[in-house]
Amino acid sequence: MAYRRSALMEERLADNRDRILLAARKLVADGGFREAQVAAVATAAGLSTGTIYRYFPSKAELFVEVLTLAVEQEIQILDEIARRDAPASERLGAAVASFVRRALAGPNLAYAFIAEPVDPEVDAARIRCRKQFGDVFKAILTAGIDSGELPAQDCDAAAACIVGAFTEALVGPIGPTTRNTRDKARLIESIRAFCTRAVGG
Amino acid sequence: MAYRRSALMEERLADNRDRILLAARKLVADGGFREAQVAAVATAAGLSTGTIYRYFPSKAELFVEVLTLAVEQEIQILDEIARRDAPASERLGAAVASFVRRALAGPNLAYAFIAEPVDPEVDAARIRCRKQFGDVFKAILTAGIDSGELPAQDCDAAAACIVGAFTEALVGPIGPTTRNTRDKARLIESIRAFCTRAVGG
DNA sequence: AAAAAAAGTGAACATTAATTCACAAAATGA
DNA sequence: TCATTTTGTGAATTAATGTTCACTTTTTTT
Repeated sequence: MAYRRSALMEERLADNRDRILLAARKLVADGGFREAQVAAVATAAGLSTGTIYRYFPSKAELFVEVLTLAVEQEIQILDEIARRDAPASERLGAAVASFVRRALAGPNLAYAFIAEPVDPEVDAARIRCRKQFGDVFKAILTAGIDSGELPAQDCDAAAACIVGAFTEALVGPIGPTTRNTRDKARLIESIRAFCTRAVGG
Repeated sequence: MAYRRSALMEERLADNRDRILLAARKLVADGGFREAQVAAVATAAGLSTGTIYRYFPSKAELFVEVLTLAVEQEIQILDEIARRDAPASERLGAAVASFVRRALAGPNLAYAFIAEPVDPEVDAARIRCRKQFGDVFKAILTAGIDSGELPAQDCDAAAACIVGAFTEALVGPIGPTTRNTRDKARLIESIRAFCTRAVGG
């Protein structure tokens, strides 16, 4: 009496779900969240918009799953490296390089972790601003290298790393929850120490 | 014949413009771009939505100016530090600490530089994901410190810095423009070197 | 004080995109 | 094959916001 899904049907459903996730992932990787409307995902997956909602309760939950899956995969790779039998700094370098290599390799979700928000115009301004910050640090670095105080290094990359490091440390680890003065001072010192060590000072 | 604005009027207009910019800035600082609708800015500035458009051609241009002003101010401070007469690594540390200190101090635009996009739900997932990456690096760090290979340090902060550093370096400096293999390899190596030096390896 | 110009208003409009839903197509069991 | 259930559809609905504009108020000039 009751309707039972055949194995074939079951498979097709799972297939559709995978196709939706894959299409969504590709759209974000290619054009960022802004390009990833539900209708676009549907088209890319060869389905109709309504069908998306048979598989996911909302756009938000769909993309939460997209992110989660991508990260799980990434974490698995990094974890493997972290468990190797080698000096800590070597494993750390290998993990970083591994991530960056894959991100540079091709269509990737790097954007999703950085995020491009709001308006393209405003976003462009945001990028310019970060670049400006980077330029300040780059200037210090080149001067330090010229004078022989700092070891030779890729100043563009280092400057970007510095900006990324302290901004992430500001909103990343525990977020911008209010901290007491003691904690704040410690955090400032930690970040400062990290950045100066990083440039070989 | 022609209408001439009195000095008082001129001043009031400039005042309104400033109030709009200030209100917009505060809204972004407090609640991110998501909270900063034109209507909200108008209310916060004590004006009507229509009036906003007498001062700014569009929401985007308003916020571009908000960002630009905030950054100009910040850059000025950093530049002053960068020009000091001191070792490069000291100036670098001072500049980083200066930025972070101000960002932690109170209502700030730190978010605007990191950006919170799309949905709160998806954004929450994004934060969790970055945290996960951080945890991998944190694990390596704590192990390295335990074994005496790495110097003692704030592992939470360092892990966040590492994640921030390589993500920023990926999309920050020149953006994700396609690079040739040689450049990619160099970038990977630069980032790897930066991160390993930073943890004292 | 009256006329002219500018500034301010906020409801109405336009746009964009997520979500729904009445219906069509396909699958299942009898 | 027929009745039933599930799945698929995409146009219509909803919701949130940026933007406009006919109108009011204020300011300036004569």
